[in-house]
Amino acid sequence: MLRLSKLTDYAVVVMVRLAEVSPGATADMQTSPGIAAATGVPEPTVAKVLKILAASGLVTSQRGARGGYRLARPLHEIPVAEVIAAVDGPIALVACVDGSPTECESQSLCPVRGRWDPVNDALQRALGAITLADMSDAGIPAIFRVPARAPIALPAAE
Amino acid sequence: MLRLSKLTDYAVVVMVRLAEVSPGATADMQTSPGIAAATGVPEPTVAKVLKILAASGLVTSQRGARGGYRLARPLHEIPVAEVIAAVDGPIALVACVDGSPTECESQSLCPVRGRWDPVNDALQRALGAITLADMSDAGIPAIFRVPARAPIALPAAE
DNA sequence: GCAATCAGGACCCGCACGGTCCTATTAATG
DNA sequence: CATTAATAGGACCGTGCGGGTCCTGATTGC
Repeated sequence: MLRLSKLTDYAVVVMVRLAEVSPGATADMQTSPGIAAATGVPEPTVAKVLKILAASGLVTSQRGARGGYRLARPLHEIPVAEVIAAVDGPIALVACVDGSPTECESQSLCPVRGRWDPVNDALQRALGAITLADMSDAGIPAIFRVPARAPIALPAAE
Repeated sequence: MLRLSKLTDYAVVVMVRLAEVSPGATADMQTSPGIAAATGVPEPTVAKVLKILAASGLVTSQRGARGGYRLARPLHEIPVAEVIAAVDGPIALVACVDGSPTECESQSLCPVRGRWDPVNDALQRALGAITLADMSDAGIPAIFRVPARAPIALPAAE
């Protein structure tokens, strides 16, 4: 697989959206329903992602009325590795890595003990070198830029 | 979580084991039960992994009595990316990548379309640069080198 | 012919992800 | 002060998929 979870995907979508603050907005805060409407992601899922990101410090939150979320740092200072680590947990390719909750039950037999470390390190560096800004201006043809509304948001279409 | 499956882990173990006995020999075949006994991995699982690797061309097989498996190429010519791709499928971080079986149901709303491509490419390059030989001599302290059996119980337990 | 071994499935189980919802807490507003 | 709007932090359950086992054939050496 090596396929990360959809939550991480949504997290990137939400954070990029968070950076695309509406020009005329009074405050740069955005609410969960607003982001959900803008991105097309279901509102409960957006709320869940935002809560996770807020717990990890990637976004700051403001409770109460007129509250919302805001990016803690600009996009170009947020490597995608941090988002992945926040949502999907630490980047660990195998269960036998240091700090993993599920240790090898038979360590004496495990011939891969520590073997994946260089691979994990290489992945960490590769993912740490790419920021959300790199993903943001990755040549999105603006056809997919949803105009901050969700008119065709499949309202229980099927 | 970005944690690849155990099957891939086992595949690396099995292939490294396959190289430890027949570094360049052409006739030194190893059977599934033999590798299972040497690595401590359950025999059916070893057989499954070997079959997958054989189907991908990473190992060659010999059917019939006195048959077995053999590495198709030396370790230093096998990037770990190939093993991952053989066992876990193509390296694709999100469902929205090109060639993925599950396409975005709402492409017009998906703001990440193509965004993960540079990330996937970076990962592909990082994993393609590391071979099984790099993982093999990654400084394994030889304590974990199982002597083709599994009698000991690692006295120096933590 | 017999035995050993791989090939290619089918099959079941458990777990983690996904998605939703509920309640408490906080803060602005009238 | 009451109300409302919004986040915080859970619990909850369904589902899909990986993990693991096993069975039946096909092939080859003895």
